[in-house]
Amino acid sequence: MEKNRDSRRKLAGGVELGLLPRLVGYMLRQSQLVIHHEFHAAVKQENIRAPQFSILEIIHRNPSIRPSDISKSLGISRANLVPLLAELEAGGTISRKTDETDGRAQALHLTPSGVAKLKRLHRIVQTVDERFAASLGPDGRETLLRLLQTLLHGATSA
Amino acid sequence: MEKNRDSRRKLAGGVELGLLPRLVGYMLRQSQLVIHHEFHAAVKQENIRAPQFSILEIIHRNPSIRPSDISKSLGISRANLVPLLAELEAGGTISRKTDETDGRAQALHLTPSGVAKLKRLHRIVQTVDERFAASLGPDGRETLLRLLQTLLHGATSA
DNA sequence: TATTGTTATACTCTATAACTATA
DNA sequence: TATAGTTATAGAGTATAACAATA
Repeated sequence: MEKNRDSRRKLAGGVELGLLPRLVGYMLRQSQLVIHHEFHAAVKQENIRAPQFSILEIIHRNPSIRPSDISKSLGISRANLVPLLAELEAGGTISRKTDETDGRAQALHLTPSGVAKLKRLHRIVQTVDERFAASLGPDGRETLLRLLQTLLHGATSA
Repeated sequence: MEKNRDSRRKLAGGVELGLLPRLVGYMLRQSQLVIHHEFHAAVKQENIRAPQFSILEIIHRNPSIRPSDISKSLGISRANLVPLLAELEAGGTISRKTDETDGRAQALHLTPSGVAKLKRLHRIVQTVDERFAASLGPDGRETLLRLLQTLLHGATSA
């Protein structure tokens, strides 16, 4: 605990960051930015971005899922989901049809092209994620995921 | 029908998230969103947001720092820093003057009002951060911060 | 020539409110 | 009335390119 006090966390430029490196929020933000940057560059060849990838993954694992349920699962508002789904449909990766039992809802599915694309994305994404996980050591990744999950679940019940 | 929930990673709505909860990038993003939401609500009364707070903290710890060095430290481009600094200056929390030795550069300082505001922000921010840290257990916070720092600066000795 | 601060611009994600059509 | 999908809009973060003043 003593090391926290006297360690002057400076960046390459010799700038003192003060309280920031001690804040979970700041460190989460910086880490997320770095990984997102790598992710974005890696999947650019597939012409997709992070939110769209998570949507594809959800649809793949939950065939006939409705946009409303995707919204709740990923924390993307229904309104903001609309252009994302439209983009995926226009790209031929997902299909929409009206739910048989509820005329208001839509049933979403991956197209064969979408399944193939998701499979390619899995390889790319796991490669990126493994590269970061490797720097954390074997239990580091599991420990980090466990802590983040705790953070997520503990916060939502407030 | 009610299968073991633990083997399958489902959210409250019964949606299968598949690979996502195993991805460091996804979990970082979700966690960061939750904390940022809390942070945003907590500091709204001070009429400030996360990037502006980190800028105030940097200036406070590095009097006479130049915008260019803030840019490098926080990963905010010089161009995007301009409106943020203008907003802080307009709010009376920072002051700018031309660097004495370099006519191109500016020397940034907190105003007395800015120092007082930062002090109030410290209390608010730490309260929010402590609330999340508490859910992680005694060593959880330190472990998390260490892992994130490792992620940021590549592999250093644990 | 290179750097600092700046302007302008575009894109993405996020956050609300209100509308339609269905239930 | 309540919900699902949609439209519209505004805000904020991010990313480039280009410019004037200065080094």
